[in-house]
Amino acid sequence: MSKLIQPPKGTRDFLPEEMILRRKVMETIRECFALYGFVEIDSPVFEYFELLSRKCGSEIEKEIYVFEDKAKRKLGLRFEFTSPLGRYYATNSEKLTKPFKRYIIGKVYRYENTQAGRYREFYQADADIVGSYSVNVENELLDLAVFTLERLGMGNYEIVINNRKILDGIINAAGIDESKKDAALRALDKTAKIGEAGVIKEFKENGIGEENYRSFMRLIDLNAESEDSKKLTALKERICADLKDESIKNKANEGIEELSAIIGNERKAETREGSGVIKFDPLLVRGLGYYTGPIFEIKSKDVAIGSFAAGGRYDNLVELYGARPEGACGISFGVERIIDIITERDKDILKSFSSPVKVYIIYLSENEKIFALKTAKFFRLKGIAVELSVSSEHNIGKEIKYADKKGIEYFAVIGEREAAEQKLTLKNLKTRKEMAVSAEEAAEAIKRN
RNA sequence: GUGGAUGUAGCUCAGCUGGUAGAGCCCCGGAUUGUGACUCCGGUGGUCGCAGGUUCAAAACCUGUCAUCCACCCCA
Repeated sequence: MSKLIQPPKGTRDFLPEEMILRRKVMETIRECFALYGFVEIDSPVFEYFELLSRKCGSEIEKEIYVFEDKAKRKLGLRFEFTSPLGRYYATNSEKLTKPFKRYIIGKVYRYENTQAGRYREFYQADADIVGSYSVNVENELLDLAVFTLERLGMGNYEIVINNRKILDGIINAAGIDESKKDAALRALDKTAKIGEAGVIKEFKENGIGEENYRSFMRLIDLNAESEDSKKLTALKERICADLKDESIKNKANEGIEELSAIIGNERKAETREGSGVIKFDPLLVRGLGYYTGPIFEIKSKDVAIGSFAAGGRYDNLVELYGARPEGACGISFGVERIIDIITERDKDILKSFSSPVKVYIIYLSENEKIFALKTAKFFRLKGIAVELSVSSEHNIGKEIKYADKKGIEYFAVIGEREAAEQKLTLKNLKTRKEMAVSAEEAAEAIKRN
């Protein structure tokens, strides 16, 4: 295919049949968000570059699409919804009722190399609550996540949680310098991928000793068989023993309390159906620079595509944009990945959707045209989607093929005979049966089906 | 940004050690002028991703480039 008729790298065209699934997924997410009391907002696709790049971390900053407008303003396309939310909240703070629960579904942009499940233009669906420091927010968001994923039919997945406050505590207890924290966390996050030796190597490259790694791992070496609540208790005892700095110790304990509350809530709530299980993972880090408390990621166990939803607490981020400091926490669903997982799990799903058009109407000569137009309008007023033939050939054979190919179930013919009796020949293309009925009767038959 | 694989018709792919392209499906027309899924007949469609180079001759070999996929990096 020549370059000019290909969509730009990392972007895609969607066929009508693909759009049915995409719309369904997004509508389901929208409904679930609304059922949990979130209200929809919108904000610009581009913002000032400086605003987007604030506190997002250098890796992400490289991925921002930057451009200048004609007045030389430096702008960037949003790469997620959290910093735009900070700006939005600061701008509209006085008009918003707090805690502010909002959702947004829209396109975001990242200049990065493409791969399966990784695009340069993609949809995210974001639910956030600004204005509360309570761990109830995390519980509500995770409950919302499970509810939504069940409705979407996501199969088996796993929710992994950790807490930045705990990580900070362990880092400190392991004797890792504050300035090297980020490098250490990044390496530790990769443990499952690169193994112990790999992490130690990265530690050394960043001037962190192997003994620091060993003590970090000793601290989180928890009985794999025990329940998460017991792991957290054990971790708490160790941190209390090892941490000398009171404020760091308090923070870490706070983090442990928060996770205990989240896990305790999960065990009490009966909304969890078992396919989605919350698991504590002390090695979960998450890249974005603004997280301050609990963090979480959701991964499919059926399809290897990375995490398809993630989020966490980012207290006081809104302060960066000039609002009063507020607690805030949010979750983001990767719509493309969710769709990829659904289609991977059910490869024929696109074929299973029936056409939104219920009846295809043709007339056989110009004499019946007005009657056909009136009939079409009649159906439409009844809420039945109709496609009226635009062909001037009036060839029944061709038209049936067309309607059948488009998956339209009913085919209505209006010819001389029908017009004379003010009726139509209604044919069910699946059962191949046809009958002569009035428009009224036809509408009833279609609605009944 | 780094490394690897791939790129031939709308789709899935074949094309040998270089001799200027083929199948199946799809699409279109007809057999069948008020009735589609099967069948039969016929037909459209490709500067072989793009640009250079080597050669009498390149889809094939070389270089560059673009895109897709995979692995890093990072992430939804």
